[in-house]
Amino acid sequence: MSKCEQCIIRQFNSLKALTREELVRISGCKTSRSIKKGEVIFEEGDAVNGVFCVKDGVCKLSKLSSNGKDHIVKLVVKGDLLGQRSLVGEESANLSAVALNDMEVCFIPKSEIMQDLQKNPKFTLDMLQQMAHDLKESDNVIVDMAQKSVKNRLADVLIYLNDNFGVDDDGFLAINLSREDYANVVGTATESAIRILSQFKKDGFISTQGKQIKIENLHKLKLIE
Amino acid sequence: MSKCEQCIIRQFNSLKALTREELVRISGCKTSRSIKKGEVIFEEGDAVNGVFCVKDGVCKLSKLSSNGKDHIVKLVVKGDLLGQRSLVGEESANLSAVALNDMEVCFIPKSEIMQDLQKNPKFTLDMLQQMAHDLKESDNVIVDMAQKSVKNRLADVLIYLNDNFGVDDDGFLAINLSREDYANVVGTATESAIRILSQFKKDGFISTQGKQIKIENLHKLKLIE
DNA sequence: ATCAAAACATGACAAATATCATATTATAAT
DNA sequence: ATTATAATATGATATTTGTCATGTTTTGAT
Repeated sequence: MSKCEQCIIRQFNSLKALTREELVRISGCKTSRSIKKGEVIFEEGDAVNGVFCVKDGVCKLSKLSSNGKDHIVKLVVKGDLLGQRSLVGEESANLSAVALNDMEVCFIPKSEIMQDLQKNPKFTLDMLQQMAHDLKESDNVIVDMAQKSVKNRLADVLIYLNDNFGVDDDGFLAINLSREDYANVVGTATESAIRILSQFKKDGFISTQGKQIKIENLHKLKLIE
Repeated sequence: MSKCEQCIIRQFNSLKALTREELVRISGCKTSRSIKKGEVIFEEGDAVNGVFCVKDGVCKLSKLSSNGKDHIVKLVVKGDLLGQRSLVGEESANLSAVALNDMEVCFIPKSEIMQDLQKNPKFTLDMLQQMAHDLKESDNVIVDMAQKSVKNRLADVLIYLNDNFGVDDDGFLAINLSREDYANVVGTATESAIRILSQFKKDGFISTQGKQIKIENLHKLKLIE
């Protein structure tokens, strides 16, 4: 099993603020885990007593809404920490986490990392900054959800995926979401998402092959209102 | 000018985690300020170099959306801190703050409070917990925005105002928002908000007098989908 | 390779919401 | 008290989005 103090992934999250000694201790109690595509990592209401450091793969964080639909709030990627909020307070998970492809993660028990939160102000401050950033992003998402059209939001998601995941050798988005997932990210009916994607195709903004999507005209996608 | 160490308001926010010495120092550099209804406290893009501790009154935090409408993200009330996020990172304000009624606030310069953030882990941890809580709430709002109908969201706002601000002697909501503000909270056109409130009135869920609103049937409001 | 299940696609229609026009009422300044 | 201004209200209509039905394609298990 690889050691935290040698792991390059931690540079991308708050764990970078830990000292070498702290990392050695964390390394001793962490557990590595492979997660298969589609597997549930935790569900709303679960007690998540620790954080996952994502070494590879992507998972979706979603919440069941009162109308019975699952809404995808966030995608968690390589380098991210998953379940930070379990560290503060005793509340159970507010969101469910499901792997979108095969993942490699490390799990660090809450009890261990709480010691660092209480003793290493640099670490706590880094998490604070991370959360402040997330909060700002959340506000932006709220405004977009409230004010933009479904078509606009769907275009935004395609742009986001292109910017953050890039494309494969054939030019298709490197991450594949189902049409239902797209609908659950923008908050619309699956049929509506499919319909709008079809329209984008007719307009020449994208092309598709099965569930794969290739952006053909990023500029025009950005102009959609 | 009153002293922080004697101020009861701080019990409601993260400042309660400061030591007596820290409070004395903060007290020496803070400035009290009265803000008139409608006054702009700060705007999107402003450099807010400190936090406001709200002693009295209410203000709205809003963001201009790409379609030109102002979206109200949050109401900040007595006891809350305003502008926490200015403390972490150097970014300018993401939201605008406008007083909804006359306010009394104290302003604490960033330079002073940063010392405490770096030295008092209890204070930092308290802010972290506060932000974690806000983040959870934000996720819930995102899901509601994405999945609930405008009518449902408007009913939710009325219930929220009733729960958090109570009613005056005549039974009207103790806080008065304009119809435009209601629209900007739920993310709809002003006419739509007015229309739905009219419908609520016809249905006997609420009654109105000018801009004042009285909830007549909280139970039925809660059943709206 | 075959088949069943899931995912994708599209039409027809219904419901929700936005927009524009125009009254009416309340509010604040003189 | 009067009046200009802003806020509230409502009708008519257009647009957006959701729902239900149904067919097609893709995918994965055998």
